[in-house]
Amino acid sequence: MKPFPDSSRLRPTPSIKTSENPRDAFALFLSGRGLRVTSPRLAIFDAAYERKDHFTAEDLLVDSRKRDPEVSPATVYRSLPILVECGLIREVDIGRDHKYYMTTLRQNTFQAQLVCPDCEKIVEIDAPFMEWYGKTVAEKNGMQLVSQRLQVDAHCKDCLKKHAGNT
Amino acid sequence: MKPFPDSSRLRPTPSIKTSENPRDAFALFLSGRGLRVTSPRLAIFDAAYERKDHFTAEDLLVDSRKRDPEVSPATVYRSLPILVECGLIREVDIGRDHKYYMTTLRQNTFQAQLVCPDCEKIVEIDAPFMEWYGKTVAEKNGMQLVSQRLQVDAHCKDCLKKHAGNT
DNA sequence: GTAAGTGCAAAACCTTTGCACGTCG
DNA sequence: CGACGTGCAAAGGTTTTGCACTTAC
Repeated sequence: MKPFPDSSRLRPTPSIKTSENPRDAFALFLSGRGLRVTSPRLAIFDAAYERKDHFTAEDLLVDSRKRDPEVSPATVYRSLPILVECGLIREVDIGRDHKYYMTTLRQNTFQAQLVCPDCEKIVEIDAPFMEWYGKTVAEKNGMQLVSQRLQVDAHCKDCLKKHAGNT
Repeated sequence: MKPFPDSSRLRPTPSIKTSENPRDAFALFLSGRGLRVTSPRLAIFDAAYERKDHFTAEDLLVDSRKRDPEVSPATVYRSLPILVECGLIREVDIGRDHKYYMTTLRQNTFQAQLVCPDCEKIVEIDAPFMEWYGKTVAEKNGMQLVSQRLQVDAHCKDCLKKHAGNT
């Protein structure tokens, strides 16, 4: 293991964890697993964390290539599960052809997705009650909660304007 | 239009609609649309309504062929949207490779899906509050509600037993 | 040096579509 | 007859995988 930078001596080594710096967290996660910290992986990570909104594997490929033109689709698809597993990105499946992803920065409560079926725009909204809901429902059925998903499909303002006269 | 059976004379002709007999409702829907009531379509309908649980397009194909061996995948895939549109079956997308469907018999409140990620078993559960939820959330964002989806993934009893010793 | 990672291209997978034939009205 | 419906087979589009080469450690 590498020694921490000087600043680390100021406090009693705060066991970096996931919080500090996502990029370091990723590198740590990798090496902790015996996985290698490679250029494509970092390019993909950086591309993902540059994104503030939802992105697809394809989006990620394009952006990764701005940093490392050699990155291939295969590597992107192989990296996504790793990023999801270490909790740095989240998969957002809205039931369309391709899956979406987004970074997990600043998300403490459960999020539902508001999706426009026309333009496929996704808005994340807090749905705190879901924390209770899923657990309760699962237990009531003798099951063990894994994850949940709450999606509301609704035409967005813009698309309502454009198609005003369709109904 | 066919005359009602004798019993219908007991009451003032109850305007068949979707309720009476699903098969007739389907036929009526078709002809009302200028679509034809064909043998494959009825075979597919019957196969669907024979099912008491969730089924895939593939399931439906197999079952349809028991009634009409000539039915092709293409026709199944072309019929499913029709059955969904006339409200006789419902699409249940649990985010897996293939979509599930089920008949809409006796479903008055919104249903959520309890899905076992291991065996892919689906349990439908009432979630009445969702009627309010989606509308509220959509309106709050100036959007027009189309549909909703609430899914809880949880290991079922059986799979918990089988994999007891995986965590 | 060795195991893991990568790019390439082909495969996989469910679903859709083009086309010529069949059939219902 | 004329439009709608059907089966067949090929196409579609995202994600996965096999393989030989490259790289991190």
